[in-house]
Amino acid sequence: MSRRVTSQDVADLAGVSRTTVSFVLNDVHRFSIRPETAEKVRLAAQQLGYYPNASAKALASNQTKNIGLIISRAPQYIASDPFLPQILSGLLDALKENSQGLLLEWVEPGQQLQTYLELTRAHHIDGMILMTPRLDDPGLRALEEADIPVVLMGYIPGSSLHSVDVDNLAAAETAVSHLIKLGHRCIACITNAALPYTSATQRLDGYKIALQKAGIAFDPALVREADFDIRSGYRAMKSLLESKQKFTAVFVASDNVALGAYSALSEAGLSIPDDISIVGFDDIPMASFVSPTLTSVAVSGQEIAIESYNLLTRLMRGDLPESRSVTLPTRLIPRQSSREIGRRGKRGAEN
Amino acid sequence: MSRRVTSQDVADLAGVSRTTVSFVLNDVHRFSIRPETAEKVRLAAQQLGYYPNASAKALASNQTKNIGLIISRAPQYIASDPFLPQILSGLLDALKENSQGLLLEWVEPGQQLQTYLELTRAHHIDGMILMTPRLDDPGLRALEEADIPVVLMGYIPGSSLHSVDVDNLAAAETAVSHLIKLGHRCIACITNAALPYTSATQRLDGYKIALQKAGIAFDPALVREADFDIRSGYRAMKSLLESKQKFTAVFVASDNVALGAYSALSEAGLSIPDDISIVGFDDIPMASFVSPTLTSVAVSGQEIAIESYNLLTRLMRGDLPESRSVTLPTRLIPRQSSREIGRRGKRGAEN
DNA sequence: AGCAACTATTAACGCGCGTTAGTAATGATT
DNA sequence: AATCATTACTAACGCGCGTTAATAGTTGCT
Repeated sequence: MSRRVTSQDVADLAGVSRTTVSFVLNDVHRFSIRPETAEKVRLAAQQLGYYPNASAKALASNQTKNIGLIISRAPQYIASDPFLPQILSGLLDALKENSQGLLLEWVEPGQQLQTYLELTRAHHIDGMILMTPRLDDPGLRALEEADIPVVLMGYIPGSSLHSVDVDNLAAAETAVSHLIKLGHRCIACITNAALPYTSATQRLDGYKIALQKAGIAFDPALVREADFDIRSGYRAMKSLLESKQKFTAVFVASDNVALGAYSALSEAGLSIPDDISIVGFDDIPMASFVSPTLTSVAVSGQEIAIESYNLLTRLMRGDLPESRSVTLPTRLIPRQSSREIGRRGKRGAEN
Repeated sequence: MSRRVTSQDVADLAGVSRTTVSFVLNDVHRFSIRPETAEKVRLAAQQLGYYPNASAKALASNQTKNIGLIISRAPQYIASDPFLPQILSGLLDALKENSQGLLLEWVEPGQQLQTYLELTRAHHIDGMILMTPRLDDPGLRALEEADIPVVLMGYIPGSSLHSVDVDNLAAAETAVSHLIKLGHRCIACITNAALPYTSATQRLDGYKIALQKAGIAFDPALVREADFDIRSGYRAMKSLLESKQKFTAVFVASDNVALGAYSALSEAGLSIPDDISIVGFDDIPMASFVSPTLTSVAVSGQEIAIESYNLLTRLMRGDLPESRSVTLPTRLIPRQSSREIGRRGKRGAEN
């Protein structure tokens, strides 16, 4: 149990003061240090295997070098989320460059305020990214006034917080229009999540607008709510089928949920796209590997993560961006699961 | 920009000393405090919205209240990992009870030593869990000597570090035996990852042993290596098909990879399980929702996470468990993707 | 020589908290 | 009455580091 190596040890070995060590290792150029001295210090540090204590550094500098990713969902809802790894992938990649750490947290509905206060006031993190925020999150107000940089992954109307998101409404509209162009008129919709999640509401709105523009009446009986995971997609589709409503296509606002819908359709002996066309959302990796391959709206989780991080770092540096929100592009990727109405054929033949 | 609230403020308002505040808020019973005094302190703290500064607390107590989850993989390899969310889900759930934080890190091969040293010496975390460790990780030795609790998610032969894992070898053997019992003799294998990952090696070994016990010669030409993601499964299966080797079943040591294999088979016009039987590994949520549903070895990511965390907390408390490693059960779940050889029938008919 | 203007370095303070050693006040025991 | 134990609290130090204000050392200029 060897004693911990402190900057004093480095100073002693190098024959300088602790201050000099700090200046050298932190590249403080304001006070000039002779190159040979700096070299001596660096050598001593390396020789001793010196790593500055994170807590002490954080305390003295008032910077933890950690950012927080807060997920507004209970753990059981993230267990089967194929989108989260993409976010993490992008974030971890970006963080490494600045040698920052990522603190992962989740908040349960009802505890948001408490959690945010704890996180910001206790200063565990220098900035935070809020994933899938909820419209009814009472803690957001507190964050607006907290003196810590915050970026929302997802848009909250009326909030003064900065945000990064795709244009969910337009993307959903494009997806549904795609189905309409293929001749479909009876189009059901399964949301990606409960409606307090803005992305769910926006995508549903996009669906409605597309219908409206095509002069199709919106029918609430054709809408089901899912909640992130596959099982909920399975249930939603089953419920649609059992309702005896007629429809020839379904817009499912999440690929993961869509794959649950696949399962329900297959179980019912219905063929995609011969009987039912499906359009998903997110373009998760699996979308191009299931059978039939899933038409989807491509959203890059990595890109959202990187963009969020960039925005956050700018906020942390103090230079306010001109715009409050960054909107990322989406792209509809037609695949086998959506097809002209009435047309039948060997699946995948057109690839 | 209101000044930060410190414990001194609380002390002043309550009319006691800072020490007393500390005793009350940290439930230090060694020095008894009169109940009324304690109540005064708690009230003052609440009134001021006092949250103890995490860095200062960490520095003084030598405990960060954070544990680290280290992933031995580059970000692009985690982007499509459906198993990671399960681990995170379990871990986050367990952590909340002890109000600890989760610091997520990844290490790139070649940087392990450096990263581990930084993480432990700089004392960012109180303990660490190492996910998917590699056999050839040169940093593990250093961790054995570091005075920080470490738990490996996955077994490394010869390491003195504690570990939590499923019995990969036995599980793989069971999976392959299942195929053999169904009459298959020519069974290919696609690994879940590169062989330096022990889970990959062990599962491959299980495959070999099952063959051996059945008196089937091992043929290296029937083995392909994948690396976590779907695409690699697609490639591996494609390579198998193009090799013109004959086989009637494939053991794929990862569900995610197996779904890539599904795609390649479907593209080649082959039917599962009529032409080829498939057994996967992990039983990710999607396994029971794809078509045909995927026979798999059930491994609970949540359980692994929770067990790892329990082990870690015990190590952090200082009471060494009797055994160095915890082995979790697995269970083969037969589904539609594996079927008696030669038998043909309508897919899913037996459900 | 004398003064200013740098350059290189350090002493010393503060960040906010945990904790030990010690004090004052009260009650119990001889 | 004197001693001791117990209760209820506090003064003061240390955790390891960043940083400011001050100090010695050097060079340039008149």
